[in-house]
This record gives sequence, C-alpha cells and structure tokens, in this order.
Amino acid sequence: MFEFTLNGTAGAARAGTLALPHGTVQTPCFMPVGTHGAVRGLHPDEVAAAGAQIILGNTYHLHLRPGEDVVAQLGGLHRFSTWSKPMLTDSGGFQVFSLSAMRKLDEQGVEFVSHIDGSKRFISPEKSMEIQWALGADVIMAFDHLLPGQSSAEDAHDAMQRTLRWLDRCRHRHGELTAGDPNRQTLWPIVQGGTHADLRHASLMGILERGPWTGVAIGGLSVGEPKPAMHRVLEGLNPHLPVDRPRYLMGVGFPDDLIEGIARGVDLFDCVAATRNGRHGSAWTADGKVSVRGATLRLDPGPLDADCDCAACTRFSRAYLRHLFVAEEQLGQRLVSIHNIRFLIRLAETARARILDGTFDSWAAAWRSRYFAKGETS
RNA sequence: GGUGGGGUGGCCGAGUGGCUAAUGGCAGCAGACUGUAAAUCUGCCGGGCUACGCCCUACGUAGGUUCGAAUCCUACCCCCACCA
Repeated sequence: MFEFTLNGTAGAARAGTLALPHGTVQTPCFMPVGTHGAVRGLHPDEVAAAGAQIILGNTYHLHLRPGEDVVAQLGGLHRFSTWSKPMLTDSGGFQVFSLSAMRKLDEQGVEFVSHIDGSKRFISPEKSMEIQWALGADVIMAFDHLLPGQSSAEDAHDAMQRTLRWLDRCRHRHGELTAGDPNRQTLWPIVQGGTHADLRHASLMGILERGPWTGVAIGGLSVGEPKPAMHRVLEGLNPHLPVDRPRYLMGVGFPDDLIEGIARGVDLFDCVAATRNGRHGSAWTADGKVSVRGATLRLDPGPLDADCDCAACTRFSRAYLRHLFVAEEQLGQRLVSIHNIRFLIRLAETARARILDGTFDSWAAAWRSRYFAKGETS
C-alpha cells in the first residue's frame, strides 16, 4: 500500500501510479479541494464525472464543524460524504498562515480563535494527527508552519526548523494511532523554507533523514512570491527528491502552474482557485482566462472552451452561462466550477499522455504560447 | 375646476444659496482570487481632452434675484393624492 510506480518520464516530468487504500491515482494529477468534506457547490458524482481521482478535506474546518468525533461516528469522511475514492486531508497548517490575524503560535502548537463562534481552539501536531486519523483520509499531512512568500531568511529558517520539530511529533503520534492498522493511512511531510534555496535544501534533508516517507509535499509556495521564485525552488529540490515517491506541490495552482510544476517534477497538485474562480465567474480555457460575466459573451452561442468535454462545455453556451451569472443563478457557479476542475484535470491527463509518449516538452511549449497568446498573466 | 405634494444623472433616491459633475443603492462595465473566514473583494460609471489638471453640458421648461442656484422668486408644462 502507498506504493508509487513510475510509468514514464520526460526530462524532469514524470508519469506515475500511486496506490492508496481507496483506489489508485494516476499522476500528474490535480486534486480538487473539498474543505468541508464537499467540493464547494458540487455533488460528489459531478466531481467524479469531472475525472477527479482524489479530493482534499481540511482538518481545521472539519474540526470546527461538525467535529471529527461526529465524522468518526458517521463512519469517517469517506462514508460521511459518500466520496469513495482516495482522499487527502490538509493538517490545518495552511490556517496557521491564512488565519494569522486570529491565532497565537508557540512551540507547542497554535491557538486559533474560531472564525465561527470566537471560541479558542488549540491545534498541535499531535492534535492534527488525531483529527486526521478520525477523519480517515488515505493521505494526511504533517502540521506545518508556513509563512508569506517574501519572508526573510531568518523567519523562514525559524518556521522551517519548527516544521521539522513538529514533523517528529506528527510522526510519533501518527505511528501510535496507526499501529494496529498501518495500511489504512499514510503521513506525508512538508518541505518549507520560503524562497531560500539553502533553507529548502536543509528542510528536505531534514525530512529525508527522518524517513522513509511514502510521499513528500512541497509547501509554502504560491503565497505571494514571484512565479520564477517558485520555479527555482522546484528546480533546486528536484534532484534531491526521492525518485520513487510522489511529490505534492501544495495549494498550486493555476493552469500554467501545473505545466511548470509538472515540467519540474511535481506529481500532485491541489488548489481552490478552480472552484473559487468558478464561483466568481472566471473560467480557464486553452486560450487563457474568460470572464463569464463579460459583455462580449452576451450573444455567444459557443461553448466556454471548444476543446473541453466537461458538463458545462458539452451542453451550454457562453451566452447561457453569462446569463446564469448575471441572474445570480447558482447553476452558473456550479457549471463553471465543474469546468475549471475538469480543465485542470484534463490538463494533467494530457500531460501524462505526453510524458508517456515522449512529446511533453513540445506539447508544453505549444500550450504556453497558446494560453498566453492574448498577453495574459495566468 | 379646486387644494396639497412632487418633477435630480439608465432606474430608485439624497441634497434646500458656495466645500456639487452632484451622497447612497440598483443596473452596467472592468479587474482580482493559488494546502477556501470568499456565491467574495476592488475599481470605473454625463461628455470631451495636447488627461493625476482643464473645457463643455447638466438637477421638468423659460425667465429672474444673486458675486454665486439643483437649492430663492415668477410663469408655464407634466405627474400623484384628495375634493368637486
């Protein structure tokens, strides 16, 4: 269980297969985010129909509501949500970052003020493991400390070292929890270190010393740093990452980020942008972004993206989708969310095919020039 | 026909002498969003410019008072309510 098989490579790009308790995942792969145990706005069948092989859940949010005890009593997150394929939960580490204004951090852990009712909640590495074990995802993440993208070397060093110390505690507690059932859930560590090459290297070395691991995540990117900085981090880590383990670039990304990540050896991605932008009326297409509310779509009978096979593109016109947004019908938000998810999943699927047939580089080059032809940024 | 109330930018609606090209809201337009405190947030929104400044045209219509009027006065037009 948790084995990763490399099926082929093209330069740094890799195509693999990851075996998890609830199924296998073919990589490269985009994982939709379902913070509260649901991909926002979508039915699990729609998520599966979009080609999702694995989705995320969130420790912090599910801990607050409904509580991991409730989820456990209802049979775990898979049964509770009826999502039967693999699942990964984030540790709450991202909330250390995103809720920085309402938390207090020390070596022991992080005290959050609940954004729901103002109550104080304490999450430590051990607590995160306990919550994630109760939720029951196939893959769980270490509780880490991440910082804004442009943090100083001193701050990044501090957070990176804390993340390593917390990793020891995560591993210890998770080992206790899974002792009787080691094939049910696996824990992945997270490389931190900001945009500082030496810190990233030290973080990875610290992680590998503590191994073995069934996968390695790269966190703390796409949090405000310039894109080339993220690319340099990935390039710096690539030669040192275990070849036979999946690499998960956390919280990334936009379509071009998937291309650049895959080209630099990343296997797994997750990002809320597909669903959030979908709800906000921004769709990705092979020719760049399309604002679904845009006046130019008013009488456009064509699909959002002529190349797309999603539930929105195979049936509805741009004019109708625009109408739904203007009329504030939820169907519009749902359809564009489905489209964006399908777009990223299909991008990863195509990348995999191109890696396997050896044409990844030329395909990626053509993809970039078309996607950015209109001069857009992402 | 009489009495009272009212006519403000695409719509609704503030504003009762200068700080008003005119508060708000809606509609419209554009943009942002990366391990989800987001069905959210931001900007533009009379016209024209050799534009972070200037010039036009604007508060029913026409005239008047005033250094200065959406704001005061007069006439007219229209709308609403009630009374005949």
